[in-house]
Amino acid sequence: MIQVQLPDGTLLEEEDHVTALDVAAGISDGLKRATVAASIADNVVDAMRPLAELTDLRPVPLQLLTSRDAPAATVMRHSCAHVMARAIMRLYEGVGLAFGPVKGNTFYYDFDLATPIREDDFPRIEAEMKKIVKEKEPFERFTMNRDESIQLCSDLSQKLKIEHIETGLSDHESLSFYRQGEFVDLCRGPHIPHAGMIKAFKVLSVAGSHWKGDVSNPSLQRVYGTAFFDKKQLKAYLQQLEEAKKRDHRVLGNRLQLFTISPDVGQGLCLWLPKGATIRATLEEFIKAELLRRSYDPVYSPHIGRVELYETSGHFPYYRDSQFAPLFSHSAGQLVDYWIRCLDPEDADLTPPTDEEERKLLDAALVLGFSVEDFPVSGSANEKRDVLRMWEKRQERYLLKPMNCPHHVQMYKAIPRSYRDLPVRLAEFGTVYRHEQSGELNGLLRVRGLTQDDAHQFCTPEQVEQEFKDTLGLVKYVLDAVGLEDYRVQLSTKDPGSDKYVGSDELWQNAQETLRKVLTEEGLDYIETPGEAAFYGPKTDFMVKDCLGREWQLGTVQLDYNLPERFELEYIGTDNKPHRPVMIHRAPFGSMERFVGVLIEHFAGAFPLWLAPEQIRVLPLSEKSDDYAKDVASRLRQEGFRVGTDLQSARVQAKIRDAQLELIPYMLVVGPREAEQNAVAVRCRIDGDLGVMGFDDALTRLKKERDDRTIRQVVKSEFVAVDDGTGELAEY
RNA sequence: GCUAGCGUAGCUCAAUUGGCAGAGCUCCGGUUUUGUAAACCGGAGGUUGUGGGUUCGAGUCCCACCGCUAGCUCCA
Repeated sequence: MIQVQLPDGTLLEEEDHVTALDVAAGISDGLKRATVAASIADNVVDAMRPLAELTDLRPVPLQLLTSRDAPAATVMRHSCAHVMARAIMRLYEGVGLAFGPVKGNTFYYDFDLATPIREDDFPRIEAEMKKIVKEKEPFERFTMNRDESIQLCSDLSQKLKIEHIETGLSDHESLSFYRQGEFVDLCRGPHIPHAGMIKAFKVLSVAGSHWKGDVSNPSLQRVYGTAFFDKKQLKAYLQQLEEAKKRDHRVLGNRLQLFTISPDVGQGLCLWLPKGATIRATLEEFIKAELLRRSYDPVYSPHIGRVELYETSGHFPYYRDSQFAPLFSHSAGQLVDYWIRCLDPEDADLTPPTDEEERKLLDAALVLGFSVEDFPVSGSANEKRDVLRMWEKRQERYLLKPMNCPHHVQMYKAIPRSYRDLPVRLAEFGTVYRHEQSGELNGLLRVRGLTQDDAHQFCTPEQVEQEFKDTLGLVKYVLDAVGLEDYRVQLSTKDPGSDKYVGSDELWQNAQETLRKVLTEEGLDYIETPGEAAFYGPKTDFMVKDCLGREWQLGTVQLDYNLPERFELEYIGTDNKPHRPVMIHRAPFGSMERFVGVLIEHFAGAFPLWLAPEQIRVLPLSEKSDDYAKDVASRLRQEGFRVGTDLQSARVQAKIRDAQLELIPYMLVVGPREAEQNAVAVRCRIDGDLGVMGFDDALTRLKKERDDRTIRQVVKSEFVAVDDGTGELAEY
């Protein structure tokens, strides 16, 4: 016998092989039908497995999970992924199974399949899934040892599963499989008792992916779907998705004329239209004022810098692929540069030229005016490379700056520094250019030209902690000012297994420890992500979600022990000897582009008074009141408001409708009555008609709301489309 | 960059099997002089992303390029 304890404390005596389903059946038939999975000490498990196998705890702390419990949906969606895979295997020949986890409200399954799956095929797939669900076949779990498992996968022609057993699961003695009719899949589970519990589902999209996320691995087809316990929920979810698309910053940016991106200018290069530019400028003024209070010094630096500068910093070699090509003053520059890379054994993408190709390269270079004393035509690749490099070094080469730090470092170096000067804080809205992959570009959220609200703080090692703490405070301050509360803090640390990082382990350990300490002291809940650090140091990132639930990095604070080393930065200490400062890179907004993009979605285009491009619009009742309207507008402008007037010959209803649709915070309706008593009829975008008030009263009210930076409405995102962390666990 | 899909007026979208490119909004002109989410009439606006091809005939079919979207990969 085995003792089972239910959440309400009830103790049950059950047979040795009792399952959660049996326990449910013992309570009521209805509960048995409703039981989707079980939870034992917060572990979600199969309801159809004997409890004794699942835990050593006695009594077994059992919680039955029904469709009302959130973890149950994850189990059901994972089972639905199996159902989808089964349907696809029925419809296509030679389907190789990869992974099929749950991600938030959705699930996907990766397939190795030569025939492309198209959107047109979704109805067919869904119809087949419906058949499977209707049959209500059970999910049956069984286990095998390694050899048997490999044999089984081999019999099923599932090569990827075999590879996974041999590599990813090399430490597993026993492996579990789930069978559902003819469909058998290596899978950790858990699953729902039978397919009939999937009440509503939809195949959403198909996209490419790679086996185990590695581009050098074969590409797979990833089919996304979603599933719910009832049709209404599915419908609501799909509707919510549609709603979310309406506040997409690309849609609103176009409708509200905030920005535009023209292919004629270039991919990922955004053009700030006056209204968007006003929002940006307002934010810039806001943070400039705060930086002044925090003893930052403003600086300016040019948009280009010598390639050598970035070679010294390490950015050029490390990020070359995502930078715009260097600008050479010599016509042969690009050619020689290409040639050098061909001769570089480290460059995996390019192979050394053949003799024939090399002759052509040399001829072309000569035509372009390349000249060296004696080019080692019959020399080794290394000799040639050295000669070409010598030539290249003599040329002027510039890079569109991908980072501001090297420029700021030079500013630090321009003046001898004493410990008394530190911390030195150099701030600049620095515009940088990065050649992001075309498939990555996304409205304002991922662009090729961006302006960081950047600053570099140079301090003594002893000051790092306080400086880092103050900077976190600044990031929180700016997020607070716009009412962004729904963010996640991420501490990105070094991946101990990788060699991409610079600096000693000890330095990294100390730096990471400092960051952890300060984050904890500041009461910030954070998630540590090993391997996400910059190559020069650990960082703290503030992550927010866009309208489709995708996560983006906004503010960032990064520690850097590397650049001071590379540029040999110094300050004179109390001992009258040179010491090395520490650098902090930080950008509370991140980039103006991304921040404004996120804000557009955060406010669904309806900006609070202090940020709205047009804060107030004065609406004369008819042409008779045009002059008074102009007068009111002009007086408000004197008070620093951004004011428009609507002098169309239209009814006031139409003018109001236009202003509402343009999401203007306040409308002032003025007619003869108002003109007579120096009054305005105030209409608020949110609350509607507020009635007539004297001009001065209205002004006081508006000024207060603006100067307090009052936020009256933000969009709360309810739906979860990103990985909630439970997904990958569901798959072996 | 990769996989898949998409590209018709400034915007949102129509255009049967390949058979005369169309509507609403915006915009412009006129009438109207208006009290809290659309007054009325008229007009303009297009080499259907670009370039080739198939065809008597292409918005529609094929190829290449450009761009966009989703996902993957990348992200200083």
